[in-house]
Amino acid sequence: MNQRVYEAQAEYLKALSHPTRIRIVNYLREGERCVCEIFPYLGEEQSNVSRHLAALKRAGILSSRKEGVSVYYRVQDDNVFKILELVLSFVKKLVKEKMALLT
Amino acid sequence: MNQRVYEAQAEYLKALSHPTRIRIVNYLREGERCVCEIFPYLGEEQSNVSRHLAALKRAGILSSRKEGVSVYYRVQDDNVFKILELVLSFVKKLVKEKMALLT
DNA sequence: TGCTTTTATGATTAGATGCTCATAAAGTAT
DNA sequence: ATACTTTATGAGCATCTAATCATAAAAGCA
Repeated sequence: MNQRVYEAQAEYLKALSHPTRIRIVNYLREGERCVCEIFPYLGEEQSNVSRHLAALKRAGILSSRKEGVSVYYRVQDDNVFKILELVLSFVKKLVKEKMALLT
Repeated sequence: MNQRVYEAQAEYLKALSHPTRIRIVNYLREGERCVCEIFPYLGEEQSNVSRHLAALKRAGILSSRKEGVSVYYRVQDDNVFKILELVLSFVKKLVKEKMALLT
């Protein structure tokens, strides 16, 4: 496979690899939300959240639409949920294995 | 969901989010390989590859066994292949969409 | 028009990451 | 014991990332 493909995969994964950005994607599971809803939910600074949203959009994970002064973000492709679920199951498995080592 | 879970997911994704590390995982698809096979295949410096392997092992994605002076690495959990396939299909879709915009 | 709300972005800073070179550590062979 | 092979790691460095504060830009409201 091509080096460009690996780079594109890495970029996508990088965009997802931050707790706040994962929380954003999960929050948008039920539908679009404007920034003014997202950042209080996360309990993070508005400017910080805006940058995280921009990163997810740049990667193609989110898209946005403007309505008046508000900007609504939504998940662009449902693949991301499958990916996060697989990662979640892996992480849970790791925890179980660590627990097992303690017994 | 718990903040710790998001952090664990992020760590896992971070470990995967580098072209060289993705190439390593793909290379190990067919079975274990020692470092002395992996780094020439990648065309990267031995010390560099060793660090990437350590990162993947730390995340629980790879495991290793020592045989004489050699260290053999292998993929610890097949979930990683599913994840990379989903990411690949997403990336391919993005490219198609970009192509479509040019016509 | 002037004020307020909503979002994005410039500047700064602290810390993390990735690469390279050199070398250490461990095992094997002569 | 010495030399060689294989892997890991310390040091140094350049670059990237994330967070914060301040502020700009755009839209709506009084």
